[in-house]
Amino acid sequence: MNTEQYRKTGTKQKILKVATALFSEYGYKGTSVRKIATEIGIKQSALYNHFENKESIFLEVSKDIFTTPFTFDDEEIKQSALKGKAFINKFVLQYKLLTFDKNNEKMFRLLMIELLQNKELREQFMSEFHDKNVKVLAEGFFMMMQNSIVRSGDPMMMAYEFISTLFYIRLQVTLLRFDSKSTDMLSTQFEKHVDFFWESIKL
Amino acid sequence: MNTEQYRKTGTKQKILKVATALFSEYGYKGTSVRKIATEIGIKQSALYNHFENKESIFLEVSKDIFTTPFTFDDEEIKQSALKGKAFINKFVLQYKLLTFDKNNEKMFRLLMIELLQNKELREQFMSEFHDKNVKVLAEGFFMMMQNSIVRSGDPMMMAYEFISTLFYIRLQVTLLRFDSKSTDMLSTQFEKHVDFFWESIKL
DNA sequence: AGTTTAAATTAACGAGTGTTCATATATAAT
DNA sequence: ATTATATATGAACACTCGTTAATTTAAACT
Repeated sequence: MNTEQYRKTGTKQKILKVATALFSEYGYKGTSVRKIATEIGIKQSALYNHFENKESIFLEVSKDIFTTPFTFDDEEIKQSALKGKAFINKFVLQYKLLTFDKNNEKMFRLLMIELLQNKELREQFMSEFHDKNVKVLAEGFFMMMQNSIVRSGDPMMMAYEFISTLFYIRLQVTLLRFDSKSTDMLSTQFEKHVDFFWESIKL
Repeated sequence: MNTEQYRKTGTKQKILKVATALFSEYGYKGTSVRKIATEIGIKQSALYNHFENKESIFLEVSKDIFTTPFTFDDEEIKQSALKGKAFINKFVLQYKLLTFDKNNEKMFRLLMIELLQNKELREQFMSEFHDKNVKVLAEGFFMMMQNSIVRSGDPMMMAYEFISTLFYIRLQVTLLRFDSKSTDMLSTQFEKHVDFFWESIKL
């Protein structure tokens, strides 16, 4: 173990990659350890050299669900919020990129598949997926209200309204792409949403 | 077979009832025919006197997912839409009742659990859950636009914006109730949504 | 009464599941 | 070259799954 304690086979990474794809397609129960193993060309017993059991594989995979690189620090919010529509435009752009990003798409599918089967996921969904984003947006809206850029009201409520539609679009996109259907009708939905919403709140 | 071809045991109904509860809690794969059988006090083989196989039980159960009694005929829409906010208030009231109705709650959970595992459900979700409701709402908004009650725009788009938040609230409520958590914070969210939205579109 | 028919039980099947363990192979360190 | 270590294999385990078959029980009809 001079440099790394792992031989260069990288089997563990392969397992995680394949498991991610399978879990996000067939769910936890729909994915067998045999399937994971054969997919990467080894026997199922070899998996247990890298992971304690099936669940620990899932846990490691599902860790990445909420590692969304949403880059918004407080200072940036204050700066950006004063620009009004550009602020929410920026937010939605990031959201859209995540929606159509291959890895994030898998993670979102996995989240949706296991949401009602996994209590921890539900709680993370509420905190990481909802509260966190609402907070960021609400801060922006609060700034706008103070500067009379948008109509006054409850910033949290405004953020809730805004984000709920984003989620809904993302869900629809995910469902369509799951069946390899076209998302043309929804590709501009994000922008339409920004326009509609801005028209609803601007002063 | 003088009156009915079934003896009065009513086992078939019991199966459907128990299966509904289990499917909506643990999903299709998480529910075994043995569990369904023992839950109603019979052996698993007895199930096959009433249903061909497990899937046919699920199909019969899932039939009820989209039998939502959303009572809105065309004439009623035209009448009601002229009243503006009262129209969307009425719509949301029905939506809220469904959200907190015990049977509909189970059906919604079942829908969410199997959404990514069942292609037919996805298509029904799009048509019955989305398109149908968007259409009803869009008709109402169109009437309002023609009578200068709300600002003009794409009625379908407006309906999409409106319904996406309803869905999001419903999802959150369902998740909270799944863990027997309080939904106090969300109980007035439906009404808040109506207020916010009406403020956004009224003229 | 006896006959028919529906619905239940008992038992077993083949297949798939996650996991374990003894063994073999191959790479790295001494 | 020898030892040590990491990783792979083959085989088996106990278990659960959906489904089928033969048989028994019980109710309904004639």
